[in-house]
Amino acid sequence: MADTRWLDEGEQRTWRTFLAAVHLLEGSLDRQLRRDSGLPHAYYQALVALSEAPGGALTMTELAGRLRSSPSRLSHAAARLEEDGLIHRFKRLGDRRTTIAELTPRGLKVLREAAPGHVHEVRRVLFDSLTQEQVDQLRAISEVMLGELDPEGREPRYAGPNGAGIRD
Amino acid sequence: MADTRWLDEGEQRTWRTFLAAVHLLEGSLDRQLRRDSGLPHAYYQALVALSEAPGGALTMTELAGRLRSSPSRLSHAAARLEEDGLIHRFKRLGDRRTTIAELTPRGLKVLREAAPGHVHEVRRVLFDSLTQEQVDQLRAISEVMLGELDPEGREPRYAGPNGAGIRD
DNA sequence: AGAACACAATTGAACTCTCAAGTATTCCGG
DNA sequence: CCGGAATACTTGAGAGTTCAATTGTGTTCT
Repeated sequence: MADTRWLDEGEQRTWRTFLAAVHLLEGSLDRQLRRDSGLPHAYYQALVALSEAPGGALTMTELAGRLRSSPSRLSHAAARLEEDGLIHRFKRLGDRRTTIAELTPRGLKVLREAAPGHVHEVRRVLFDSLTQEQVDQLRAISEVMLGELDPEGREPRYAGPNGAGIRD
Repeated sequence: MADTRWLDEGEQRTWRTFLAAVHLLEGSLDRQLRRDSGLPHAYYQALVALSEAPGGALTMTELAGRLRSSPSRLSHAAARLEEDGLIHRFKRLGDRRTTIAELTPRGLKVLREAAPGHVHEVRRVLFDSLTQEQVDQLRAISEVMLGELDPEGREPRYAGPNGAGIRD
């Protein structure tokens, strides 16, 4: 790190614009979800992940992997979601260290009601303004980033064409 | 919002990959900065913005605008930065409601020491793996998002080629 | 001048996230 | 089958962010 290669003009513009855009985008999504459903975006994502799992249930560790969340963060989140009755945690017989988180009917209902507004917002702030080409570019770029940041490729799977879950 | 246009397969993949990448990217930057400089990324950005302003000073409102931060957030941040002696707040004579935040020598020193490691990290997680073409695409995409999210176009200026500030 | 309004910034409470530790359970080599 | 290592998860403290409310100051209109 002796000699630093600073960002050139173009990189700098890209970086700052990107940072600003992402910052506003996250704020926008979070505000919409909180306002309309009382859920932070991160918690919404947890419900989505559960809804897509067979039986609406996942191990805490599996769920953390899908969300790329630390165990601790997920634990706190699950505590809150459970308190609100949106999920339910229990242990499987024969395995006393693993905890299963399961979407409750109420959680599914809340998710179903939240989804349309959320998707609408995602379209508004992102897809509505991008060309099809740009969407593809963004995917390619995101995949590169992800490859760098998550080399293990933790849970790169998505619901199939007829995935049972709630979309987002 | 009667009928929801869900994300199609391609959009969904893009969206989720993007979310994951951004989430990890932010975590990575924040961790690096905190570890090496004791500064969260958001606070680092505040110091950068000040360093680029003439005299290393800006109104709280101007600074908030550049960072696209709420007044409240900035106020809390400034309180912490001031306590650490990295900035100094004062009022101009003749205007008793505006507060000026000014980078202290110590703040500038901390920023100078933090910058190389941060830029290195930004390269590592982003620019090193992207082609020049992708960098340009990402800029264009980010500009579109920003246009949607910040129509006013709050402070779209960047330091010129020889900007006096610290790069990031 | 005075009232209403807009603007600049701060405050405090609630909430979420992170990090470091801690508890409990299961796995595995010798 | 025993003891150390790895795994699964939780907990608590500390920090940052958000929202709503508040304070104080400038502006404007009549």
